[in-house]
Order: sequence, then structure tokens, then C-alpha cells
Amino acid sequence: MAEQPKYLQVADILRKEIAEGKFRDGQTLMTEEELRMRFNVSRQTVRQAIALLEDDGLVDRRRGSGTYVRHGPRRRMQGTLHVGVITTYITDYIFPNIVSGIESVLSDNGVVMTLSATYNNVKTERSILERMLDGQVDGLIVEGTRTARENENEDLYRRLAERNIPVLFMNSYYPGMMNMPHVVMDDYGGGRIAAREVLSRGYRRPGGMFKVDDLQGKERLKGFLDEMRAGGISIPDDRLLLFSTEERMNWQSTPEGRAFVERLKRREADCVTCYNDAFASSLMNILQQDGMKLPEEMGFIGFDNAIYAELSNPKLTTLGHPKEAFGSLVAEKLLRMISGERERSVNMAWNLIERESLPRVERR
Amino acid sequence: MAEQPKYLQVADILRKEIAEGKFRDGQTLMTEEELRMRFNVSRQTVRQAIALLEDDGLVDRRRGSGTYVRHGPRRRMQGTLHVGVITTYITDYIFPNIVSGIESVLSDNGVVMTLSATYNNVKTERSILERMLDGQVDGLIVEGTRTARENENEDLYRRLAERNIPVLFMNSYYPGMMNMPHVVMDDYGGGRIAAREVLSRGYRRPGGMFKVDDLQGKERLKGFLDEMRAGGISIPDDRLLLFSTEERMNWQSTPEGRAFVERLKRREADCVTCYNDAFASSLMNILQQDGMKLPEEMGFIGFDNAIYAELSNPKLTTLGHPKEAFGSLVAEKLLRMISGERERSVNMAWNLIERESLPRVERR
DNA sequence: TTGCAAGATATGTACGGACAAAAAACGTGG
DNA sequence: CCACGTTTTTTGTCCGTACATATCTTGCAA
Repeated sequence: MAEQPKYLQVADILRKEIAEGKFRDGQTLMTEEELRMRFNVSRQTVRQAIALLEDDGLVDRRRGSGTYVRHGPRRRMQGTLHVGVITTYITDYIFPNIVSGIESVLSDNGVVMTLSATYNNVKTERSILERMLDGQVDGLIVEGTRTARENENEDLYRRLAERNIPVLFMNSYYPGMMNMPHVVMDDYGGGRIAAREVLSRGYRRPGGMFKVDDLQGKERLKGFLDEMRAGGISIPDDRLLLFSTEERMNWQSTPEGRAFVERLKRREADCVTCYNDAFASSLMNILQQDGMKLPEEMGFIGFDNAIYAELSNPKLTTLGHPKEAFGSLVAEKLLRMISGERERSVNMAWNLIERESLPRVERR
Repeated sequence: MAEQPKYLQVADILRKEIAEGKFRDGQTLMTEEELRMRFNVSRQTVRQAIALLEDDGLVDRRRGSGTYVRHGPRRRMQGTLHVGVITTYITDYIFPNIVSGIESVLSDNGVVMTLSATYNNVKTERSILERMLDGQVDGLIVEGTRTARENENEDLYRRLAERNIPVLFMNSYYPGMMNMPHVVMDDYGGGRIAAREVLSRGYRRPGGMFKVDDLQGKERLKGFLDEMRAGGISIPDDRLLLFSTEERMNWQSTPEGRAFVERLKRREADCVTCYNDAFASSLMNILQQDGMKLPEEMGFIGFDNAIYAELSNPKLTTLGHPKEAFGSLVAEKLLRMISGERERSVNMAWNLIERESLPRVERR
């Protein structure tokens, strides 16, 4: 009591006990009177504590009956289910397609969706999660932000877990995050596929550019390097450009970025494996403006099969992301989680889409 | 007290007085002690009442200082601004473009956006509004649902108004809704433009299909008919198909819809003005499958300049919706409203985009 | 066994009082 | 006039009590 008010202490203890599942039978096990005795406080204090739990949606109070712990599907009857979806972007790149897949499943099931974007900003993610917490969502689909770094918002995810709100990560996830399942592409495997493709088409001085502040990029890079090593090719550091999101919009203007482009212009590599199609497309443009002939003078392979892939010139050879199907799978999985089932994580396989940007080459 | 508990009565009175602006100076004017005297209740009861107002975000309590009424920009310091966006659809039609316009402005200003779709269902709209209310948004952009009918959710909009949460309607709005401004296309004017275009190109037996459960459609229809009348053309009822959203997906299979299509096949009209490009496109397909040659045998004009317009064959002549620019304008307006300014409603003008579906015709 | 009424049990409302802690107002001395 | 400590004001926490009201349980009677 010297530090924290009693009602908070009581609330915390009860919160913890609920999280541990001590009250599986339905009722909070204790009436206000029993709690009063147990903690040796007044009934008002007990009520104040329980009020907090009620705000959090952890318990329901019924006059004349008792206080009940909620588990499982939150809203008992009336009222629609609400699902929150948190992605890095909404209207860019392949996200409209993924969201569309999610949306179609949710709306078919009469579930209301709430969509927010983090723009790869951890603070924004925090702010959105806070809103979701007191907005009483019944489930959450999250694309992790900066997942290769320390997870600043772990406390909020813990609170979601305490409230039995199912969370499903997609595309990218925080490793070791309390048994929350994820649906992601097999990024490590994708990196290996890309490398194998590059090698089998005769390239011998491969380069690469990867975003490394999220798991996706790190895994793609790892798979890429492992497969290269297995093929007997080692890649010097200066044929690799590693960057993080801050530089997304202007990686070309960083010292490393400029140096990398210069080396490519000097033909120090014969092909580039790119983190995704957006970067592949913009890098191709830069080199073409400098007069390089593509794909003859340099091969390219990307990830995701975004719109750019079909529209760019030469058309991009790329690993195809299932997008709509991916979104649908994610949504279906979350709905099952909401209805109480345990779901496993999924790694989806890439399928190579061969276009024009990575032609077979002769000895150079 | 015979009916409602005292603390609710007190809360309601205070809520009303706050809404009327009685406490413009900052403090609630009354301390808990003063309120206790005024209402002749105990201090606990007063506190219980104020707690409700605090939940609603109407007041802030500061220990040792007093209870203050919040007006204007909600979150005082820390914490990002949150804006809710409610549209009828998200990933369909022109909505991705509009949302993109909104999103770019909001994210440039560091504002977090939360996006939800009603699918033109008033109950869903209600459910979303409830979430927005206890999610503490700082502003709301709403595309009204079924705006030509009674507004079932007026109570919720009133509560938003009570809490000083600015609401801006777009595309479609509820007439007479407490001074909440709107940004819409000039639908009446658009109807007239379409009619004028049809007439000036020589068509003399014009038909039309319009959705009439929202204001947009009603206004477009009204403008269309008025301009026709002004041009000396009266349109018999059976050359018009009026429908509502329920039938959106399958208007072709309703008795009226089938009858309408049959009349078109018998060439009882020489052109059709369509509620929007989606309907225009699908109607064109139906007639073409029946062997009709377009645009020679029947002219078409739509609204919105959606993707279909460019992709269909023949390419659609249509009235262009500004989409991204529209979204940006809406977002900028709402941000100004959040920072306290009063904003006027806007009717944006259409611009005609001439493609292939409404060619000039000779006397028939 | 069923139906209903009375009683027991639980939460909801309301009152009173007391002290704690933070902020604001005041007063005093420099 | 300012600085600093003291007092006052105001909200926060906590206790005890009483009664209201909804729900559940029990037991009696048909």
C-alpha cells in the first residue's frame, strides 16, 4: 500500500489469476464479499478493482447473480464480431490485394473489419494497438513492424493475450512472441530459390539488395547466401546492399546506396537479387537512365509479383506472393481462432514466375 | 429517483450543460463539493457521475486542481491523433483511390487512420460508430449509408456532436444532420450534364438505370429528368430502372430488371444513362452477350470514371470523379475541423470524359 | 412432479466519514 | 518584486453501513 493503491493491487492479482486460467468454471469463484475477506479490504475497494477488469472486458457482472470470467468468443450474443487488421501500408504495393482477400472472407462471415497502417513505425503500431485494446476487438491480424529488432510493444501484446484476444501475425512476426501463430511466406526458402535460379541461369557474379530490419528481409538474405555458398559462390560484401526502412524512400542518396549503384555501373556484378519488386523496379530504372541495356547487361530477380513486375520493362522475373489467397487464409485462420480452436503457424511456398528480367546467359 | 439512479441523472444534466457550452472557461465551474450541494447528493454519487463523463472523454480530472471540460482538439499532448474513416466499400471500385487520397494527407500529418466498411448496411454502420465512440477518435470521415432513408443512427451522431468530435460526410450525407458538413459530387448537376450530353449527341429515346436508396442516385436521377424535360423529352417509366442496394449483386434477376433488359433488347431505348460505371459495364456485357453491337446499337454513359471505364469495350464515356483529389480535400478539411475551424460543405463539379460508348448518332 | 411463493444471495445505488496526495493560493521574509 | 515555505483547496483512496433490485434456491402446496 505504500506504493500502489489497494484496488490496483487487487485488480492486478485477479488479472493474473484470470490469465492463468484459475477460474475456468465460469464464475469468478469469489463473490465481492469473499474477495473482501480474502484481501482484507472493504467491499468498495473490491468493486473498484472489478470495475477495472470489467472495462478491460475480462469479466461480466450480473446483478443478483455474480461476476463471471469471460473466455472464448467475446461478445456473447448480439453485436457483430469486430476484427482489427494492422498492416504496414494500405494502398501501396501488394497490400490492397492481401487486404482484399481478408476483407472478402470477413464480410462473407458478417464480421466488421477495422484497418490501420503503421507505415513501419513502431510508435504508430503502439498507438493503434492501444486503440484496439480499448476498442474491444474480438481478434487481431497484425503485420509486425521492424520485426528483426526488439519488440517495444510486447507489453501490449501481453495484455491482448491476457484478455484472450487471439492475435495472428502475417508476413512478418516477432520471434518468440508467446505462442501467437503466424502466416508468412517461406522467406528463407524463397532466398534459396532465387539463388538457385540465378546460378542455374549461368550468372557467376551475383549481387543483392535486402532490407534487414524485418524478419522477411533477413531470412531472404540468409537463404540467398546459404544457397550461394552451397553452390560454391561466395559474395563479397560490396556486392550486397543492406538497408532499413528509414532509407526506403531514398536509399539511392545514402553513401552506401550510391557506392552500390556505382559498382553496378562498372559491371562488378552480373545480376541483382532484390528484396522486392518495388526496389528491383526502381533500381532497374536508375541503371537504364545511365544507359545500361537490360536485361542483357544485368539480370534481375525480385520478390512478391507486384504490379510493377508486369508493367516494368523488361518484365520482372520474380517469386510470386499469393496475395488474395494469402489474405483469405489468414482471415479464415483468425475466425477459427476466435471460435476457440488452436491454430498452427504456416509457411507458404513461393512459386517462381519467369518473365524477362533474368535471361539465361553464356559465359561472361 | 423512482426511475433513474441519481448518478445517471446528474451525469445527464452535466452532459447537457456541457453540450450547451455552459462551461466555456475551462473548469467544470463546480468542484465535487459544489456539485454535492447543488444536487443534494453525496460526494460519492457526484464522483460516480463524473466518472461517466470522463469515460466519454468529456472531462479531465486533475488531482489537486479540478475537473476540466475538454473542448477542441481532444488529445492535448502526447499520443497521436486518430481519425476514423467509414466508407461503404474498401477494396472495390473507386474507393481504393479515394482512400489513397485520404491516407496520403493523413499520414503526411502523422495522423493514424482507422478504416472500416459498412457494405451499405445500416446495422454495420451502427456497430462501427459504436466502436469509434468508445475508441476515442478525434475526427470522423463518413460516407453515409442509405442516405435517402431515415437515419437510424442519428442518436450516435448526436453523441459524437456532444463530444465535440468533428464529423465530415463524403459522397453521400444525411440531409438535415446537425450542421455536419459534407464533401460530395454535384450529383444533380452531374445528372443534367449526362442528359445534356445524351441529347446533344442526337439520342431521342433515352433510358436510365439508377440506384435510389442513397442521395447520390436520387439527385443524379432528378438532374437527369429535369434536363430531359427542359430539352422537351419525357421519359416513360418503363425506360427507367430504379433499384436499391439489396439488388446490387443481382438486379438482373429481379422481375423489373429482367423486364428492363428485355425492353432494351427490343431497342425500345437508344441509349442508357447509368448510375455508375460498374452497372454500365455489366449491362453492356449482358447486351453484348445477346448479340447487340455496341456502341452502334445503344449508347452508354456512366458516372465515376472507374477502372471499368477504361477497360471495357467499348471504352465508357463517363463523368469523372476526382477520387484521389477528392480524398485529399476531404482529409484536409477534417484536419482543419479538428483544429477548431468551421468548414463549409462542398459540391464538386464533374468533368465529362469522352470515350467510345456514346457516339454521335444520326436520325434513327 | 410441477408451479409458485418466500427466502437467500449477489450485485447496484447511496450515504457518511476520514485521511492522502497533488496542485493552487497565500503569506512572509528577503 | 521575487523566492520559499505554509495553508487551503481539490481530487484520490479507503472504510463502514444501509437499503434496492435482480437472480437463484428452496420448500411448500396442488
